[in-house]
Amino acid sequence: LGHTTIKDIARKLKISTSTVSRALRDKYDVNPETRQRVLDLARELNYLPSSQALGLKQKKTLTIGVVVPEIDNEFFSDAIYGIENVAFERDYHVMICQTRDSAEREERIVEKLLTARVDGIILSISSSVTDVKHLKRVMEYDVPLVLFDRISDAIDTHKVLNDDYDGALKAVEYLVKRGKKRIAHLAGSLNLQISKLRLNGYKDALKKAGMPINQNLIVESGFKREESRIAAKALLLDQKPDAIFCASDNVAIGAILAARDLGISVPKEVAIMGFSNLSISELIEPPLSTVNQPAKAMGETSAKLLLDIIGQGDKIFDPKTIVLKTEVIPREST
Amino acid sequence: LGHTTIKDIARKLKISTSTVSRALRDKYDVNPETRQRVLDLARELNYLPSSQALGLKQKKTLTIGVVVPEIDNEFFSDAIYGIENVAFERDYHVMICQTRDSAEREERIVEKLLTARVDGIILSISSSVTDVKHLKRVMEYDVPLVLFDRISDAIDTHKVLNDDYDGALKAVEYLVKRGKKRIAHLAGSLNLQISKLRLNGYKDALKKAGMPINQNLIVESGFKREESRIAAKALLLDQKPDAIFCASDNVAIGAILAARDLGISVPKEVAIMGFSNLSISELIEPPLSTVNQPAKAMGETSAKLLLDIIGQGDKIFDPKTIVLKTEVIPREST
DNA sequence: TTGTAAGCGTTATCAA
DNA sequence: TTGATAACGCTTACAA
Repeated sequence: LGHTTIKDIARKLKISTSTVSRALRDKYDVNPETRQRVLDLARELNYLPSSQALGLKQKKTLTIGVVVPEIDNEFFSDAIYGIENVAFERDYHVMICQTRDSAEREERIVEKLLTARVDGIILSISSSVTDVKHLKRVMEYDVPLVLFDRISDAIDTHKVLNDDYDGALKAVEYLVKRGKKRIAHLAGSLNLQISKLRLNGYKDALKKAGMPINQNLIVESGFKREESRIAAKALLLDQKPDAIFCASDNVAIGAILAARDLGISVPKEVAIMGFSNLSISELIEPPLSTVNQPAKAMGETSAKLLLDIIGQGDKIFDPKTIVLKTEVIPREST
Repeated sequence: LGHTTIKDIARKLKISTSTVSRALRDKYDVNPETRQRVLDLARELNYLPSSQALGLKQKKTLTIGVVVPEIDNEFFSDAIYGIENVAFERDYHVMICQTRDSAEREERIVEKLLTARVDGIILSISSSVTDVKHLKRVMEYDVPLVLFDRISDAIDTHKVLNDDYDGALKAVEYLVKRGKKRIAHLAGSLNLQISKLRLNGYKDALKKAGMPINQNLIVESGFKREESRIAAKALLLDQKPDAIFCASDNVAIGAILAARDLGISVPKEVAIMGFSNLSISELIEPPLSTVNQPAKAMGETSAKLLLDIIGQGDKIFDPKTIVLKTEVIPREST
């Protein structure tokens, strides 16, 4: 019953716990016979070491925390996929946590991870977060922190990003080239860095094309599907755009649903383009053009960066920002 | 630098660690002044207790492990949502783990959770698992285990289920009523209990309707989208079914994609119905009928059951099986 | 009200 | 090659 300990093994074998420990770790000089007896009994008793005791002793947990707004989201689950691949290789365990875009939960989760003494944290900031004191706290503890995608310039740590500005620029240029005249923008949450950059890309693309920037065509929609659906519905009714550039996959889905609600055909009457990973766009007829984000690569890059920092121990690193390329994927058949 | 401990506080305040501990836990008699000084310093030093030390001492981690085949899946992420709600309320932390349907990963993860000394585990078995010895191990350790949805009859523990048989029966009856004559079944992985039950429901519905059971119309497709797409393509070409009942959401999506690949219109030429949570079906035009699973409720039920068992301590429970109702949601406009 | 000391499971240092 | 022992951070009898 309960968990077998090294002590149980020592007692039954009438040897000391240190010998058992040594035999189990297969690293020190131990009489081969003794080792075998220990190994056999350990197997028989279903021995599993306690990572708590180990962590306590060695000040390492071989665990990293990953904090994302939501796991049921193509972009983040791809990123997690990438993170897990790298971690798995290096024998690190990944604790996946979702904040559901709540600042309160994000704080609670970060605290929990700190309490669990994870060796490092990879995090994408919730859109409702306005104060990053919980992240500064992580840094005060000297727990390596890598932010990805949804970052903040209020904190000076390692970051892994898309070229958001450039992606948005190219997306809107693409729409312009297809002859769109009233290109709207559903901007997500503008307290996020990525949203601001994407908005800037949108604006600059219009400027370059000599088109006016119409504030009525720019709407801060939030990142949730239903929020965006409502925002998009109002936008479509009031402004009759012939294209909408959306700040994320879910925003784009919200916009598609809104168009359907109103009987407006996509992309014939209104083109919808998202900053996105929409493999889901495959399910939509006809498929949409998107700006694809290298989600998996972002995850891998973040994890490698974090684990390298952890591996280096106390050596101090200058915060590093890595920018990954996005790519416009045209999908219209016409 | 690093983490502040109770010792640091004690040293600076020139008091004993026990007093600090007592002050922090706000439970024993401590001089209010002393307590205040401790609290203040703790805040100043950013003190956070070590859950490792705590867990070691009290043999409790206030953490449960949740193991699912994939997190990027409407059904499982809804279930996780339900689990988190219940856990959050009771101040439990949830470690989310995905196996990606790999038996090897499932074993590794379970071992990791045991090693982390989680207080209990909620798990949905990967479709590639054939041997449940890792689950028996969990039970040997007296770590409470609740299986949900993808269960196995090879292990006698607590279980939370859909009425899979009944749901399948009703789904196929619905298709029969709509005049379908060649109803096929994409069965997922038949080494899973749920798949067998759904297959039985399918067969019995046909029998009741006096329709023949044609083995060529039953295909073990696996649970992945792309696997199912390939299986469905072959099925559609060879057998020309006028309806397909699918064992899950992703199987249904695979079937839809296959139909599109072949230029077969859904649901006009072939109706596709999934055992599912497809809120995604909202995105598909026209929307599909489904058998809806109460995913969130399954999560909540599993978590409540598990936490109740944990709460009861050593008291021994008879393994309990809870069955939740599914529901056919007709969505065809015609 | 506070301090001392033992113990949770493990490893590392030092002696034997 | 093995065994005592201390230590990791924390709680809790027990003693003061």
